[in-house]
Amino acid sequence: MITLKELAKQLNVSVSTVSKALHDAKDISEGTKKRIKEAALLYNYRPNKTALALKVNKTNTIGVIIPDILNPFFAQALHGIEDYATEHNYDTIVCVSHDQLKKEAQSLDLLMQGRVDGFILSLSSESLAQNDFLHIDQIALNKKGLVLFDRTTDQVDCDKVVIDDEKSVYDATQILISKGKNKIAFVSNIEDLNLGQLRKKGYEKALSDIGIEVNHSLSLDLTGSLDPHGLIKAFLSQQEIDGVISADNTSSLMFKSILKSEKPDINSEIPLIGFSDEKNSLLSYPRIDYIDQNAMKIGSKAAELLINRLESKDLTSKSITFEMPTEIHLF
Amino acid sequence: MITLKELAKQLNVSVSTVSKALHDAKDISEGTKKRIKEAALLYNYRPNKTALALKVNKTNTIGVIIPDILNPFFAQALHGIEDYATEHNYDTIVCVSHDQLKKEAQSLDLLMQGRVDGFILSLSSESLAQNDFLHIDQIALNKKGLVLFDRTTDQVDCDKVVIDDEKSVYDATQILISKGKNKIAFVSNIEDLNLGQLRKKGYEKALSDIGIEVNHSLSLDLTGSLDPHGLIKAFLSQQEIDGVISADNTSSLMFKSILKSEKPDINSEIPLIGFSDEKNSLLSYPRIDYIDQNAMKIGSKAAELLINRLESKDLTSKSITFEMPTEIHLF
DNA sequence: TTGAAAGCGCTAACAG
DNA sequence: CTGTTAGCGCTTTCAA
Repeated sequence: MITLKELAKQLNVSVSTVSKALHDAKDISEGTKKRIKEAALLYNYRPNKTALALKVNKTNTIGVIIPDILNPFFAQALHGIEDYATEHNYDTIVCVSHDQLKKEAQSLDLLMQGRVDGFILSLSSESLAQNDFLHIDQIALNKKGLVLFDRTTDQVDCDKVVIDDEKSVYDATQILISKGKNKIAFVSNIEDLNLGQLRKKGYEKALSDIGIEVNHSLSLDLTGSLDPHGLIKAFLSQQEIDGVISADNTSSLMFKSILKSEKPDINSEIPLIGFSDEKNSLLSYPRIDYIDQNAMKIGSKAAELLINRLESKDLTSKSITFEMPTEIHLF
Repeated sequence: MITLKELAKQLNVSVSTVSKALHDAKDISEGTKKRIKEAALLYNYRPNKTALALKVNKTNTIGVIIPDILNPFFAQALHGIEDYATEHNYDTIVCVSHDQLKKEAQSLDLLMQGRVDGFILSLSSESLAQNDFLHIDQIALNKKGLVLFDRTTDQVDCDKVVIDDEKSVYDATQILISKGKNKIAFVSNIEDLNLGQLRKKGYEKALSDIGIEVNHSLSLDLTGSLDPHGLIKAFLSQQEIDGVISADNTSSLMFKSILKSEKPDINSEIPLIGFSDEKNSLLSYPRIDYIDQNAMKIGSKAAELLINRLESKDLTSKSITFEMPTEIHLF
């Protein structure tokens, strides 16, 4: 990788002349500009990003910290972030917190040291559970940008991208009710998360609003279970249900698959609506009706908010919370 | 973020003294060392990584380019890379090629500019299809490390991490044969990839080795189809089968789900073995028998190979190809 | 035992 | 129109 200096020597001009020529400064003659540009092309010159970052105190890199990359939601969100960032000439450094407060703080610390201009992050369940966000405050203290998405908290003031978890599920539940269902089960693999609670609340609210009493034994919690299949089978043998709302992709697919096996006769009369996405809903046949959170759009929106702040150098004006609309897909 | 200079001023010593004290140089008195270290702690001083990178010409960052992050295999591999790298004090910059040669080359170019010490990459299907690896050669020219994994090519000489695709499927097919199956179907969603072909070959070889004639109408190719469900249904209505080998996670889940719906009576007598992983195999009930490629281990192995090279500064000694053993999990 | 100075690759203010 | 110079934050000779 040739440097400015070497290029300058080759051409018998000064380093600054080369730099300016390549930046199309108006005080360089067309002739030299042309000469320099051609040489740069020939030698395949690329400005060294590290040097640039040091010089202008801008890395053009955003740090992304997510709890779990194996979760399709986060993988998709990351995809959205990556796309938008690349498009706008930013790199993305990714760290995974494994839902641990400590790892989250470490990653933050690691990236803080002149590596990134700002952060996009979704909080670990541990930080959320312990209500501990001191490490997050570091970000503002160091004048870095911050956007939270999906797993957020009121305790931190910054731009956010969220969905209306409660309402999404409320609407989905209403759809089942409108089909005459009144023994609707609720399955969840994320009861430990705030948004898992919100989703459950949406389900319960939809029921009570219409005058159906909430039957808690129709709620099935798979969170952290080592034998989710067993739990679901036991549930099906004990409960009579005529519809299902699921809080996440995993429980949607599992529940549907077991339902098909255990109750093949009535399976087709038991509609299920769960959180999922285009690709995952296709993994089950007939494909699963789903609430799409638009994970990719959430990611790119988060990147957009962050990059806007960074480019306008306005890290302090009033925070925005963007609520991404969800879509219910029925087949 | 306080700098060395500022810290030095606070303490009324020179910048170099602070630097040396923090590095425990032997020529600084214990007293000043202590004083300086305490101050550094107090002010929460962190060396600026960008400056360091520029100074020592080492970024401690590896660039990862994968074709698709929504594919669980790559998400897991990335996970493995990320874990190992973080553990060894390296950051990871991720780019997604979307299986396009152009994006792959762009990302490479982007990261080359002093951002990373080396690359871990899995080739885009386009590069593979066009047999075009000129952009990859850039890496060696710029004296950066390179490890290829999963989607590799003989055309590039570097460390690699692969699995024996053909043998894995061969073994899985043999298992079905040993159960007395002789009308075994082969489903694939990755026929466009070299390794998809290898997997198919493993299936066919196992059959012919045992003296079963390969029936091409038992091979179902879903690659790129807009209506995979339709294809599978049509297939099931036309073919009589007594076992299934699947080349990837998506087709495993889809096929099994449709089989259960369309042929509920014989479903349980038709074993399926497909590529998958612990988590995904659980999405179907009964859980799917699967070939585990150990994606996470592949990722961490790739990171290990790269970091070893980087740390030993030995980019040129003979290339290693590591073959990760696969495991067949039956339930 | 400590400090001054050079230099990594680059930009930009200022001088010529 | 072109060049000189300083400096981003750091490490590392070399000198004091």
